[in-house]
Amino acid sequence: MFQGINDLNLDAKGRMSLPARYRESIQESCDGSLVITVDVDRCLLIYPLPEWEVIQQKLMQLPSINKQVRRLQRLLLGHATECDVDGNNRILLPPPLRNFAELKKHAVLIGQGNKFELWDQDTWEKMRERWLKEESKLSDITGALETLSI
Amino acid sequence: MFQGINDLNLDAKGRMSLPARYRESIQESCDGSLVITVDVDRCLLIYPLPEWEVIQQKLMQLPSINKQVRRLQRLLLGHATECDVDGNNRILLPPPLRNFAELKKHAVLIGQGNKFELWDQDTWEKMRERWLKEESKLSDITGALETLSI
DNA sequence: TCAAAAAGTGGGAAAAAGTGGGAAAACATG
DNA sequence: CATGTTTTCCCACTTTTTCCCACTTTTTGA
Repeated sequence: MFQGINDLNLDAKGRMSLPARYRESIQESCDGSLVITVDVDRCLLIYPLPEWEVIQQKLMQLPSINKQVRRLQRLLLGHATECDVDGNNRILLPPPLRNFAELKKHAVLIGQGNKFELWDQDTWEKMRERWLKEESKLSDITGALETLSI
Repeated sequence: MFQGINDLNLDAKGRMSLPARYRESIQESCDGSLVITVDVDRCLLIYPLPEWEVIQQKLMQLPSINKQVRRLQRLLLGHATECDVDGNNRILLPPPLRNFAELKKHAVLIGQGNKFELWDQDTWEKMRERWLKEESKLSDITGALETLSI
């Protein structure tokens, strides 16, 4: 279970040091084997390998003749890259993924339960502002959220 | 099982170096025998020979009296070309296929489970932008996707 | 407040991957 | 059959990646 927000830096080679607080749980959930893929909101998703394999199975069982399925497979499967944690507790972000999320030096890593999300810092802050505005405009909650108490 | 994205270059002779990370699994799944054909979205599909044979069987069993079937058979069967991996881990893309996908120097190879897709880089980036827009417009997912949790 | 430990960062050297090109073989053409 | 062209195969060079070491900064706890 990952949660929390972390500011962190990518170095010149595109490496990123994982926050020490997650080290143990990453070690035990996947022995340092992570899978990184993309999200439609232009951030990266980082899964422990076993978690990813569940999603991968689901994706591959869908009928690839369907346009929408095909699109999702191209985005998620198509970008999914295994990245191992190195001896210094860092992972190297592959250039195509780094470019996709427009990651520069300053990034934000947020825990999201079974996975992490990694955002470029500027993008993250802009998006967060936008979400806050939109929430305050919505007078009422609909659908799946109706019964949520926080 | 292929997944992940790779930026790569075709040389002047139309050869393409396969990413080292796939070398072993290509070796064991088909001993370097690949079959390349075309996709309706103007990219190329690259199958390990045994995988292709399954697809080929399915295609040939469909009723060719049906227009849509006939069209698919002409495209897929009609363009399928066997290409072997050479001693330097490269494959030579036949000119007709290269032209079909409008492949220039910069290309993108993505893993799609049982096969790869090969795109011209510009085409890939344009298409991906379009898919992202469409995904974010969908307020709700329909059909087989509604139970997918990622 | 200071020292020790842990975390984070930078960079260099060895290994691997990728690239270009030339010679030999195969093929086609007159 | 001879000649010119294309294709295949292999060698050698360049670039990238990986792995590891060492330094700096931050955190911890006495």
